[in-house]
Amino acid sequence: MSSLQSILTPISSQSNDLIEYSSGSIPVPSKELNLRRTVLGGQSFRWFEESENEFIGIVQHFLIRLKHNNDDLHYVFYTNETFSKINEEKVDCSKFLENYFQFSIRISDLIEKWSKVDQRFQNEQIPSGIRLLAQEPLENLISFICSSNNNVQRITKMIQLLCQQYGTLIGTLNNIDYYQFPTIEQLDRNDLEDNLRKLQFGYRARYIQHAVRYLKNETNDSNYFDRLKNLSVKDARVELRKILGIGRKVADCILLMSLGKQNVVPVDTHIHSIAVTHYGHEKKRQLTAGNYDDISTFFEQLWQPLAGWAQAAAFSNELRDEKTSRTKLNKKRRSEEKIDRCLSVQCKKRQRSSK
DNA sequence: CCCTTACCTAGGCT
DNA sequence: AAGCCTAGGTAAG
Repeated sequence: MSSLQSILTPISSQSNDLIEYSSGSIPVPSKELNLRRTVLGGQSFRWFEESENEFIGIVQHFLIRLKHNNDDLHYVFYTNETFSKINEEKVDCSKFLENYFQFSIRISDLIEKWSKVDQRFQNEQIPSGIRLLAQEPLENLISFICSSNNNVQRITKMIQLLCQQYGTLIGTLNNIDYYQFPTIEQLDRNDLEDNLRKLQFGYRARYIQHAVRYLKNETNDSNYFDRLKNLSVKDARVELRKILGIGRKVADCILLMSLGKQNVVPVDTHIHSIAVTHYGHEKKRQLTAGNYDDISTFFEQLWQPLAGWAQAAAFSNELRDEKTSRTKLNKKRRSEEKIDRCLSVQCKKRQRSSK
């Protein structure tokens, strides 16, 4: 029995063909990783806190459980038999996490640099350990189309529904089904928009349908996202903004979080207000294009060359914690019932059409 | 360029 | 209790 088995809570049930793929631990000093804020802070919407300080998330075809204590990041990877048969070569899960969390970048070095030019990084006014995750571009793009006029909780729910509806099942753990993020092909359906509207995506349903169509056509020639990675930030941003529903801010999030442009500073309402209250920017009623550019450029130059990492830390500090009230839980339940009805209708439809 | 307005939805507040 | 506001914005005029 490995040591992490005793550290992570035992699994009550496994079913389907879910298998434990790999487990181990990586030495990570606590200053280098604030796991909760990194995975739940609104970068990715695929992580959940399953118990105190224990997190479970889906990355590509892996279900990953993580716990960080005593300067060690303990992990267990799960996947299904189908995947492990298809890919004979064993994935090095430590390397996988090192890549996902970008551990080659040392936050303490960054904070030392930022502190010299920015007082707010001294005295821990901005917390240490917020890392930028290296995410999958498609998932990142769709997720941030969903983020407009929205909150982390609802975005998480929407992405979960999207994966349930269109993604491939990885397996079941503790009676919960986990799905991969769908591929373009899985999303490319005529009724995508209608269906997403039923799932309460609102006006974002149209944007997603459009984005899928666009990417389907774009990726025919070569790999669209790889092409963007090799463009300059400016050019890649222009490309991304051709997609309906992707404006400057969402484009910048994608550039930063999944296309490796780590000096980009997305300016949202929080960063905007930080710029006004702490860095002497003029207060404007709303974020205009010119204003956005001023603020973004200001921070890029102040925090370079990894300004996006500083932004992630500063942003995380502004997000307020969730409170759970009774009314909130009731509303949540009603909403879930509504979605359940919708799902069961679709389930019946599928059964009929498969006969 | 800047400014408005509409857009879906859920949760919190009054 | 119904109505307003906001939540990591964007498009269209």
